[in-house]
Amino acid sequence: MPAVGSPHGPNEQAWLAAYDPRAFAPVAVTVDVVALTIRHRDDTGAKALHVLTIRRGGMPYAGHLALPGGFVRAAEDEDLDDAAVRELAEETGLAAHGGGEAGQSRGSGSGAANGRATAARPPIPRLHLEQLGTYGAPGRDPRMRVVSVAYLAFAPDLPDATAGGDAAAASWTPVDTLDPGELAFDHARILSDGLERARAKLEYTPLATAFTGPEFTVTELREVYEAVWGEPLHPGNFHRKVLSVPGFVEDTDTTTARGGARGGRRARLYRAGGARLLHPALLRPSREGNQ
Amino acid sequence: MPAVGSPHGPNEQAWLAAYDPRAFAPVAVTVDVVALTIRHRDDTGAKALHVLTIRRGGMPYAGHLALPGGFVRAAEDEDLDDAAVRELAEETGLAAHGGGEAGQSRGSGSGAANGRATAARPPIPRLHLEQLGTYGAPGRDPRMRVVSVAYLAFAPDLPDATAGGDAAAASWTPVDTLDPGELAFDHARILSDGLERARAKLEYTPLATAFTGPEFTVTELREVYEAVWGEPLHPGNFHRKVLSVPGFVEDTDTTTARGGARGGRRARLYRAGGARLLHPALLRPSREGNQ
DNA sequence: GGAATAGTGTCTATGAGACACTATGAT
DNA sequence: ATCATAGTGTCTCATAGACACTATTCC
Repeated sequence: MPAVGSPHGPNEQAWLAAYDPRAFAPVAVTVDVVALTIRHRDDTGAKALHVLTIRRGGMPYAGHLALPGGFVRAAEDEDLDDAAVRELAEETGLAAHGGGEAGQSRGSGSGAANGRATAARPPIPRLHLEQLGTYGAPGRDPRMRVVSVAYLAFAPDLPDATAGGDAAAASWTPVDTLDPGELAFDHARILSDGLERARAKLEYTPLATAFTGPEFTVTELREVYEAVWGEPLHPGNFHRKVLSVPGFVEDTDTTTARGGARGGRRARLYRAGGARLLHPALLRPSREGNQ
Repeated sequence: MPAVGSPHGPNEQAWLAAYDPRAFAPVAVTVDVVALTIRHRDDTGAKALHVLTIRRGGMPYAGHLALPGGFVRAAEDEDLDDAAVRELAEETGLAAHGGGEAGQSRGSGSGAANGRATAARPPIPRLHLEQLGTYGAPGRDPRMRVVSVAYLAFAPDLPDATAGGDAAAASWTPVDTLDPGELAFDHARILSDGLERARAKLEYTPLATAFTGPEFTVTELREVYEAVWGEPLHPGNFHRKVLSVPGFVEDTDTTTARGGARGGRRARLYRAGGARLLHPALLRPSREGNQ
């Protein structure tokens, strides 16, 4: 962050009073989190993209699903990123150690920089978090004016969510079986924006590795792409492509302990490389013609 | 926007009171706008990317430059997008008709959809506006907790900005001669994020046409890219490339009235085509290696 | 005519994708 | 042996960029 001149002038009292509380209407600021992970479906067992949802108990939208979220603790000088991590930790029941986190701590930027906010740090290990957008249409919450800063989170397969202090039933829902009409407030729109962002980011960033363990096979990486994009990829071409992008993955010189359950060669293990941008990108198939 | 079930339950009074004002600390919500345009430099006359800035009169940061912005009029149920347009109109002195605007009116989404919010509509014709990100670090404004939703605006060459009601001196500043240290608050960071977003969006969207008039030559379009990316492009290859991307530009079957001032062929005129995404994209040169 | 600007032809290198093939391991 | 999974070879087509060239217009 660039240096900025001192904000303090000679007559401190004069400008400290410059914001007359009557000059603006205060609003409530919340964070909502679109938390995505890859896990096995409960029914078929196939790997699929899941989103963390909570079942609302109270009005409004009682009984509807919603994204985890809550008020920013402004009185405690909580940063927006920190609030997102806290909500996520509370909702998943994952170690609510109130640690600071999320990359470019101060700015709460748009996340375009992909600042590897992730790293390895409890409460939630290997979490990638980035700001998605802010939703503040009047009337989006019938109770009062609420401006919500939405976050997008990627995590490797997490344990089953257990309701935290909010006593709401949190669970992982496959995104492709989720009826948008079941979501409260404007959360269907937020989820839709989050999914599109996730799909796009897999193309030009190594973010797929945020969904895997620290070491992974090319096949596991492909399964991430297939789950997020929702379409099968050619294994052979994918393999060669991934290895050809500089800095995407790094060989560990080890292999899996055994081949597939029903036979098959052992797979080489890789870890995430140093690249923050994929060059050339892995473009989604489909969407041929212009849109 | 997907249909959402009715928020209203049987006992309306009960949940309308559910948000106890003591349960959260209200914060001030503002919008800041990174308004970009291409215009001729005052000194050399060359085309360059300019950003709209205001010179701050009062404390804090008196005398510093800042991005135009101000409070969201929450008491009047003003949407975030509307607030951005209003601030921009006020600051540029451009027809402060308080019109509603900005694409996906309600949602205030992240703008990734590139909803052609632009179109032709006063107050500011051919304006493209999208949300950039939200900046809410505690302490970013020394007076109080302020969460600022930043917007990115692209417009064709606008008239000289005249200070609006805020009595601040608004002016267009070339981005490459702007000292980041001169900017107030965290506006250097916001500007930097906005510039990166603009540069990236030129690659895969037809947004460059938002900087031109309704009809333009391929050379004018190239000058937009050169100004935003800050590097020269090969005229011949750029020409062929632009015409080869389906839906980018559309031939008007007319040409400029005359060739260049010192000779030269007349250029064919184009208008923006229907594509919202460029396929294949126009990738920036430079940045060879990864990272 | 000469210079400037618009626009095209052509060659090369690279990457994406189709498809067939080899390599290794579980049963 | 047979099947499943990992990984490679090779061909074709599309595209990016270098470079040279033609076309048109102003002076």
